[in-house]
Amino acid sequence: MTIMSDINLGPLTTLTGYALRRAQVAVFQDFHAMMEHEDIRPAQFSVLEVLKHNPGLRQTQVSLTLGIKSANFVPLFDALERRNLAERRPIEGDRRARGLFLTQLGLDTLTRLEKLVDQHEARCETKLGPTGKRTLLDLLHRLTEAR
Amino acid sequence: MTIMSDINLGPLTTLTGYALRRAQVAVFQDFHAMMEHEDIRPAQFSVLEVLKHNPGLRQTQVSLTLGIKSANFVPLFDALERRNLAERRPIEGDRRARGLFLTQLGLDTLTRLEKLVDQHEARCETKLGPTGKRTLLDLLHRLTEAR
DNA sequence: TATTGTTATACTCTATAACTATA
DNA sequence: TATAGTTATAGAGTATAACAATA
Repeated sequence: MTIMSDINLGPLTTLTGYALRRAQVAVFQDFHAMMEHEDIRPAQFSVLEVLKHNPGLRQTQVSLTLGIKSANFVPLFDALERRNLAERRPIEGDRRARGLFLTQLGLDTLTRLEKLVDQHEARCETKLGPTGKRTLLDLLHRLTEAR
Repeated sequence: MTIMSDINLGPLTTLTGYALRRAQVAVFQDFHAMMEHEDIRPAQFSVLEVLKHNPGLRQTQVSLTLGIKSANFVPLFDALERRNLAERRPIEGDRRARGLFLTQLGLDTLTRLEKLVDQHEARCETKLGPTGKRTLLDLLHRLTEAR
């Protein structure tokens, strides 16, 4: 039980990157707590969602979209395939590439995951207030977009 | 040269955690590019700032404040000490604990780093607009604070 | 020659358990 | 018994280079 000490953070208090990191860690901890017994990580969830909404994409397209290096995407997707949540299928006309799809189990699982994520997201919205989340997303997009 | 494809991100488009992660990565990349030839990482910078504003803190206090596990703090601080940027000193009255301080070189270095960080932060502010940054910090704090 | 996917590998970050020396 | 710091270690996450198969 530590007394809340008045430690001076100096310029960190107004440093965008520092605030971003702390908030991201906090939000991801909540996500992780929610997904723990489903054993799904944020990156895996994002891949499943992309495949649900864009079945048949190539690995390069998915990994580029999500900012995952193709070399790192391979073991990530291998794990999903091993669990029979998603699969690689041959593509007509290009025997180098593979199309990525959810399996039926993957789709069913994702439906269950989305309910959990909705609860997780609701907790964020509670903290941010009704208009706060919209504002936050807008500001974050400005930081993410190149230029 | 890839054509910008219209890939559907589904619920990720309004997922706070996803937007947070992408923004944090973008901001940290800019920080890293700025600090590359100084060879200082975000966590190291934050430790140096805390020591500058709170000389003599114990390791536990610093690591707890910054959300770094004490076991991971040791090699982090070892590196700073090896480079003669900071040092551990004995504490009167408790021979288990050590007080942490910047060296003169550490203080001089930090002064130089702060100028770089100011430029980095200015780029963030440009993207966020004058009131945007203040709003963003407020919203991020709401996510970070427990409750 | 260029592209898709892959392997191997290394480095950072983070997490846990167990230890020491002191209190 | 509890605390401050430390060690060892394992697991993620991320980065680069090089390769095979195919275009």
